Amino acid sequence: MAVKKAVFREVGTAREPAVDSTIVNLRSKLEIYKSLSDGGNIADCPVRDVIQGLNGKWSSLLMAALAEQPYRFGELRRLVPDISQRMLTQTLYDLQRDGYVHREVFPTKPPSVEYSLTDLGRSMFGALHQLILWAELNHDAVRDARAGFDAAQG
Amino acid sequence: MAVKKAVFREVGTAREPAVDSTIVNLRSKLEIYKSLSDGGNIADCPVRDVIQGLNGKWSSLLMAALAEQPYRFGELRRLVPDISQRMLTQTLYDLQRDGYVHREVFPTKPPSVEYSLTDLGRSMFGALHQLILWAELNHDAVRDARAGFDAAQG
DNA sequence: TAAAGGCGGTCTCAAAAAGAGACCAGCACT
DNA sequence: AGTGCTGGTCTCTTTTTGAGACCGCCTTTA
Repeated sequence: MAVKKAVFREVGTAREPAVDSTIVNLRSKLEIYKSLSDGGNIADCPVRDVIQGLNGKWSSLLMAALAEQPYRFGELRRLVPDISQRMLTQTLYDLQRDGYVHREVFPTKPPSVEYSLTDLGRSMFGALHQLILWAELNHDAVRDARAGFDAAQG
Repeated sequence: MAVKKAVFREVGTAREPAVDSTIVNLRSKLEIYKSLSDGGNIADCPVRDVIQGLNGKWSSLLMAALAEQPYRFGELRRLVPDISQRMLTQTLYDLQRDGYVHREVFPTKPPSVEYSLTDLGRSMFGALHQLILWAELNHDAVRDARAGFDAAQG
């Protein structure tokens, strides 16, 4: 019996003309938005359906942590000290439901629970990581923009 | 007088060993998280401070639209038909404050307002776009994961 | 032997954020 | 004189988030 392999694809692994396909993708996306106003199903927009799930306050942070190594519930809690237990539970549940995170219970006493990234999660984090790197490199630029804006308009 | 040039940097334009720097970045990031529990300033974490601003329900969608071309307020409203006027105003305000979006009022009658990406916004969208592309390519995989999860656990 | 603490959560209640929809001034067109 | 378009603001309700108490079970400490 053949092993069921992952079917998701990586971004940017194939060598294609990036700029051209970018423009095409954007145009088709916006046509989808427009068609939605005529009664289409809004959940067919990947930006909403997929990225929405990563929009939570804690999702990116937990993905970044789990991308480094698997962690247990309490370890994550200590790693991100200002998350409430409630939101940690819920965020991990959502990430698990979307297929990014694997949850495994070990029959120790008391039982311990380990969270780790799935292949899909690692694939997604490859893209998310670009954004995280950008945030680190341009943190100051964003802060300057905010300061300038606040100074100008109060 | 020299023209003041943008100082932000692009991700991935320089040729560096991607995997190694990735691991280093992740480790240092997690050490920052840990040090925050000892009284550090939590806003120094770029993942929180920068990506938080993009976490809104509508930010990614509006960035994608404005990456294609500048749009006016009413045009954006029609493009994203289920956004409320209130959230459109507020999200554009936030994006403008963070330096991604430029707002320009034209003295027509009635006055019209055009929103466009700044250089910083285009730079950031370069990274965000990776995530959007991933979402498009892997939309089905995520949907399958959700369906399987819901079927298993109700 | 009793008390305290780690484990991974759930439950309740208050605060913050988002959504729905009315309303606004100014001008053009009919 | 009425309607519509411009880009919003204001209020009210619903949803989401946050703070923190509580839970049973087990181990360690005093």
